[in-house]
This record gives sequence, structure tokens and C-alpha cells, in this order.
Amino acid sequence: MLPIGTLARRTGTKVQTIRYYEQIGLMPEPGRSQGGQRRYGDGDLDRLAFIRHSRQLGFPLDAIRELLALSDNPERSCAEVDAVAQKQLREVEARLARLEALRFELRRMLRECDRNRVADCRVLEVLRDHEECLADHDQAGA
Amino acid sequence: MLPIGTLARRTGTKVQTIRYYEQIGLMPEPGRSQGGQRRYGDGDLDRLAFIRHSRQLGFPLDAIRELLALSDNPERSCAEVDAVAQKQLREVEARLARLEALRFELRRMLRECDRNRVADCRVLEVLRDHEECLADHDQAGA
DNA sequence: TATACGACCTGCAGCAACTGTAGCTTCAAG
DNA sequence: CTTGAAGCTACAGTTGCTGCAGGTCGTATA
Repeated sequence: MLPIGTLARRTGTKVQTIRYYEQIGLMPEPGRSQGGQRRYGDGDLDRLAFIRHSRQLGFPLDAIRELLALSDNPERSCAEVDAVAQKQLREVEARLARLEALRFELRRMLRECDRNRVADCRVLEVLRDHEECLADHDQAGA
Repeated sequence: MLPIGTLARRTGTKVQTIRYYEQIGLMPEPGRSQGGQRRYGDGDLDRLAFIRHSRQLGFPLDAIRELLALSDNPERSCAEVDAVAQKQLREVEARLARLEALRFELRRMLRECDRNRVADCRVLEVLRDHEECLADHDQAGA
């Protein structure tokens, strides 16, 4: 039985993050030592590794929750699993498209600036006037 | 003098967002009507447009604060402005690289899955076992 | 002039997904 | 038996907003 720190080290997770996952019901409440400290088994290790790896691939926690639930029915079709992954792929592709537009605009701004006075700075001019943009970049945070 | 709703409409910002910017000191405290409602001038409009456009290009609020401060010294060199934009560009490029790796892995997962039972699902297998990944994707949220 | 109704006000809670802190207790090695 | 690392709970903070509740203001119309 592993204490939380060992589980954290083995999965590359912070201790607080594991406790957070327990709090939101993504990890089950583990057993406890006499003194009240959490003790984990191999099932917990696998589950946490699954969660962390899914996070690394960008799946939001709700999607991971769904994937974990689906993986409990081994005989069912995996169409729903694929749908979750497809959705994640589409989201990644949308973010990529947006970031490529941003990269384009940032590069152009910087290329056009001849590094003189702030008063003539192309970067600031572009930021001041949206019309100077070629790309259409709508939502931030992508 | 514009009320807050008009300023919001003209800049594509939500009213609450403008009040939030005021709260964190990104927008100045505007004048008020007799009844205590905010009234804005053209300077405020320009400043907010600058902020919104910078946000659309992905600049964090702290960077925007810095850009606004720099643009108050028109005679200085714009090297610092360029540095802020360069940093933003590098961050966008880093995120792009990471998202491309994610896209690759998600596509591969989905391509290999032959859509049978959950028990044999390639997608779930890959998520369970990090070793199956070709790409190295380290931090999430990129 | 009365009234209706949208726009505005403050203050606070909530989102995602953690991360950090304070102040305490437990575990295990020496 | 002591010591120091590791664990405990509870809560605040991060980023950049967004939404809500419960009240006030502004103005167009009857």
C-alpha cells in the first residue's frame, strides 16, 4: 500500500492534485492508515496514470470522467470512447488554427517594425487599430 | 460621453469585463453622471480597443499593462515593446508545437482503433499506457 | 407628470484545474 | 525517544472573466 507521496512520484502528479481529484470524485476515497493517512493500491495507481495521461493529451476532467465510466463496460462498443477522442481532436485542431493565425499576425507585426521610437512602433499601431490585421482572430485563449 | 453599455457594444466587450478592467487598474476610473453611472470619453474607447485587440492576439493582461505603460513614452525606443511581442510570439510557437504533438497522438489513437468492444479499444489502451505514445507531451493546457 | 422598462449600480460567487500556505499530526529511521 | 520528512485539513489565490441578486437611474411614452 502506497502513501500519497509515493503515488504522486510514480505518476508525476502533485500531492495536492491527487487530493483534489479525490475531492471532485475523480479518484475514489482510499483506505487510511491507523493515523488517518491515505493508502493506495495498484488500481489507484492505474487509474491515476490514466487520468494524468489523458490530461497530458488535453482532455478536460469531465471527458476523463466519461472515459473512465465507459471503460467500466468492456463488452460495449467503443463508439462512445471514440466520440470523446474525436471531439478532443477537433478541439485541438480548432486551437491550432487559431494559434496559427495569431503567429502570423505577431510575426508580421514584428517584421514590419523598424525598431525606432515608440511613437512610430508598428507593433503598437497594429494593436491600436484592428483594421490593420489580415487574419481574423475572434476568441482569445485558444 | 458614453455610458458603459455603448462602450461595450463599440468594442465588443461585456459590460462586466469593462468593470473588471477598472477594478484591476487596467482601465482608469471614469467620470460619473449625477446618478453615479459611468461616463466614458474617446480616450477610454481607444484604450479599451487596444486592450481587446491585444487580448485577441493572446497577450496576457500583465503584458498589456506593460504595453500601455510603454506607449506613454513616445520618444523612447520601442525595443521593449518588441520584446513583449517577441515573448508572446515564442509562447504561441511553444503552444503550437505542443498542440501539434497532441494532434498527432490523438489521430494515431483514432486511426488504430477498429471500433469494436471497449475491452479492445486502442484509444483506452493508449491512455492507459504512456509507453505507447510516440510524442512526448509534457505539460497540459498548452 | 406618472410610469414603465431597459440600462446601470455594487458585491459576491463560480468556472477550470490546479497550486500554495498555515498550522497541525503522523510515520519511520537512528 | 527524538527528529525531520511527509501527511493532514481547510482555505485562499491563480487567470480572465461571467453571472446573479437585489436595488437604482435614465428616458421615452401616455
